[in-house]
Amino acid sequence: MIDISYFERDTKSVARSLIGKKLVHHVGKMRLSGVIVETEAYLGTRDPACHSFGGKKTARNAVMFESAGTIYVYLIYGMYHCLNFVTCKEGIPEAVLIRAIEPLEGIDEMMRRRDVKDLRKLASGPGKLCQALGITREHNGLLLGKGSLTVEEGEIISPRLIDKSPRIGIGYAGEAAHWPLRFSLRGSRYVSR
DNA sequence: TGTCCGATTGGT
DNA sequence: CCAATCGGACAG
Repeated sequence: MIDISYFERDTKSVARSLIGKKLVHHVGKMRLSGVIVETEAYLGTRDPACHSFGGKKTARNAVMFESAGTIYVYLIYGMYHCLNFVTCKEGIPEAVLIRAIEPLEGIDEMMRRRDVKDLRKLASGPGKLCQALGITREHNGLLLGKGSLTVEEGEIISPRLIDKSPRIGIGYAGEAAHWPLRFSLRGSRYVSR
């Protein structure tokens, strides 16, 4: 597991540098994992797309105010889970959304959970990867590395291979919808849409 | 308590 | 293009 201090940095840097790291969920003796190939930064109180915009604190997003490395999972559209890692420090409600992984370990099990055989459809979206790995709100508020969910070092990725683009699905956020806060591994066939 | 809607997905 | 499906945000 990478050190928790890794997340005590500005959110954009964390989002960018998470590309290439391994996301691992330990289920019994099994490791379900993948290489992170797509992330998005959510910049807290000053970001209209962020759940904590304007300092808003509710039952759902309260976990965003916890310390760096805390896991923030919420349900969207009544069906899908979204996985985030809290960044900065306690009281600063910023986070990184994990949007896609390239399947690595436990692929058969992930295919069973998702009921798909195409590798490219297995975890190429925030809801898909949570279903594939078995991540739910039970993980909400836990600290990375303390429970079943961890992030490990992966291959070194050259910064030149990381693309920047606007975030997905936040058209309501006005000007912020154009901010280049989405990071993805250039050429990866496992990114969303 | 009642109404409205989404950091998505998969099928038409 | 559009429906699925429900917890949570917020108004009353």
